[in-house]
Amino acid sequence: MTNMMSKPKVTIHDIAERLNITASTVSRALNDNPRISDVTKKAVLKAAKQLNYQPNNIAAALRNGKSHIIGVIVPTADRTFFSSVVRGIEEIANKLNYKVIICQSYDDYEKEVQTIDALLSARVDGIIASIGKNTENFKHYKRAQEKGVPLVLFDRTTEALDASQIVIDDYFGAYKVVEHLIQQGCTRIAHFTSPKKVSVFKERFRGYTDALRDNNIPFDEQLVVSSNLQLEDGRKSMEQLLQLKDIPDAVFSASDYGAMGAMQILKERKIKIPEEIALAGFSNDPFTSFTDPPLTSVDQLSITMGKVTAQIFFEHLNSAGSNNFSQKIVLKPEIIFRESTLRKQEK
Amino acid sequence: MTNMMSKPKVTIHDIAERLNITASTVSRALNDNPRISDVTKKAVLKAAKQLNYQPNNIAAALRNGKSHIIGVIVPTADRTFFSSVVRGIEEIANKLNYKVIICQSYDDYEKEVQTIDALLSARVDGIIASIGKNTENFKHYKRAQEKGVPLVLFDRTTEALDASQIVIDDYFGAYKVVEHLIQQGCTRIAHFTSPKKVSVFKERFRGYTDALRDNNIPFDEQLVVSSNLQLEDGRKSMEQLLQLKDIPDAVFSASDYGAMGAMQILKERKIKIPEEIALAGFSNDPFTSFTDPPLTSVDQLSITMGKVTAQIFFEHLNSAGSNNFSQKIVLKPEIIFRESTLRKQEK
DNA sequence: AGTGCTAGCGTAATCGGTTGCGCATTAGGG
DNA sequence: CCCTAATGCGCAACCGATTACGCTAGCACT
Repeated sequence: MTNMMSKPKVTIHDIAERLNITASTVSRALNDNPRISDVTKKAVLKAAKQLNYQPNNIAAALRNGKSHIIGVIVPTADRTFFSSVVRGIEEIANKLNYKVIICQSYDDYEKEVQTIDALLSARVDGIIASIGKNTENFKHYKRAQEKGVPLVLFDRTTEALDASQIVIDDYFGAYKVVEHLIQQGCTRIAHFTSPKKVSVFKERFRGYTDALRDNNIPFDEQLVVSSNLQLEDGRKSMEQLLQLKDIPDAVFSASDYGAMGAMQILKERKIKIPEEIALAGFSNDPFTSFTDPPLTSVDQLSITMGKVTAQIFFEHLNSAGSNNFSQKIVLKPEIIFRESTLRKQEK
Repeated sequence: MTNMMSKPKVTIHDIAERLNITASTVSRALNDNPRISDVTKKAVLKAAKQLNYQPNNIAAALRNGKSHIIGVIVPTADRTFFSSVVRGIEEIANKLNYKVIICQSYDDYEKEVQTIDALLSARVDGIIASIGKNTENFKHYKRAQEKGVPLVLFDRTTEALDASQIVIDDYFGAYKVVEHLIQQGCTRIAHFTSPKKVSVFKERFRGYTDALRDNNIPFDEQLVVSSNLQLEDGRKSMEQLLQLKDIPDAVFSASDYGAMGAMQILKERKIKIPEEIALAGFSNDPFTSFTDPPLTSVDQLSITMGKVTAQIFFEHLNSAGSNNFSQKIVLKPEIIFRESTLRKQEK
């Protein structure tokens, strides 16, 4: 119950006054400048502690133009994949004494533009972003780059920007899943995809078609259903497939939620998984291991992606000015085989 | 590629120079000060656009001591509950033109202390936190309060601090779940709890025992299993219960993961859920709706909690100085009834 | 003694806005 | 026509830390 409204506002000047030196000496002492004697340094540290001094990063940031804050933009933070990537980024950033501002675009273009603006005004030292689904114009990102703010993209990236990007090999993941389904004896494999222009879905689709082709399985347009890939979409898409004369014997969904929707329909119709229809998703969301049967999926190595992204980002940050070319890093995803696709007895 | 290293650094002085006015006028014009004529305001806005001016919040923050940034500390951002709360907070904060710095303590006391320090140095306008599991000393939070930085706690709170807190009624949630189990005909109801000193588990335990007592069901110590409540713990706890002479006919786990572990064991043993043993969890993690059978759980209204927390926080922020008492807000959780406990036919 | 170094610290400008105060100019009122 | 009151904007201090530059004292060396 002491008076909480006390705001001491202790500055380096207060420390200086108390020690009969100047603020510049205090500043140097606090920054461990070699030109300051150890005696003085210790006195400063001691006085700082006594006065309960709290450095003001804002003043420092204004002076040297570095805020030591980096902005991270994700479509949404409450999806496991993104929050795990953020976790990876934070881990690296914190080690380097940087703080992270997390912003969500909610896949809304306007919000994304505003966010970039807010980050630039906040004078972040750089931006790490995963582009919103509906974003097709990248001027706001370019504006940031023109102002000298490093930009690194992950997962949802674009070739329209000259920025380093870290993605997983969606093509590879999809190809391997479909190949696996074929090995399990499936021959009519459906695919849930998204009409969005986001490259990840195009890549997964390409992996799907290539795996079919390489295994001499004809591509059937009827087996490809396009939607927003949420749970409800998965349900509808599955129902649509079940109305075909010749129903599929496997479904590879480009999202776990889509696969989950399909699973619900199949179970309601008492269709056996994987015996009658095998099911695979993409992302390895935590829930996939808890479904019945557990869902085969593609793990995106989210934490690793976060760490790698942060590393690349700081490389750019530290080599600002020197010839620093954009690079594209592709991580190989890992297929998690679970019962929803295991027709043959293992071992 | 054009030269990316150009950093124009346009300031209000540049705008002022171009219009033959002073920086103060530009500043006022940009802030829509009534003492500036519309003609001048429009000219300033136009020039600002032409010069591609980007306001520097750091300078403004230094001058008026408000950074318009609030710090949020959570144990971990990749758990659905916390990331949803953060989402709620962000929604409100962004509307009020505040940005949010998210920090994770990883339930590590040292990290928590450092984080508070970093946030104070970053001169955040306030802090919203959920306390780490291992934190038993709250000096760091008190330090923040003493410096006049508003503090609001949610979910993992403490009475040791004079701060507003937003929690859910764990007692109520647990009581209602157990009551529901009894209504479904269960008479030997087991409980998974945690030995941690976190109050939420104690409250859930209290709700459990009270519901039993109020329904004249004897409390049996053997039916209470204490663990860390993760998936593996749930499995072990369930196995332990199944070795009793008189096995339970229901399990109420204080966490969803614990319940999921139990479900796995029951399914492996071909024990029917809910007919032989009913199962309920706590938190309503997204996966609970995808299990088979879907798991009854207690929804913690995470997004609501985030919004309410933010509202309370901003109330404190805006009434800084005036007599502003700490309040404790208790949200009623919502029981989500699913098939894992529904023995009787509904309708 | 004179010269050159270096260690150790001070001076003052600077980062980019913000704002209390003050000064003109014009409008309005008597 | 004089006086008061707005209106519109400039002046300059200020927020707190950083840093280029410079000054002084002390020591070594010739």
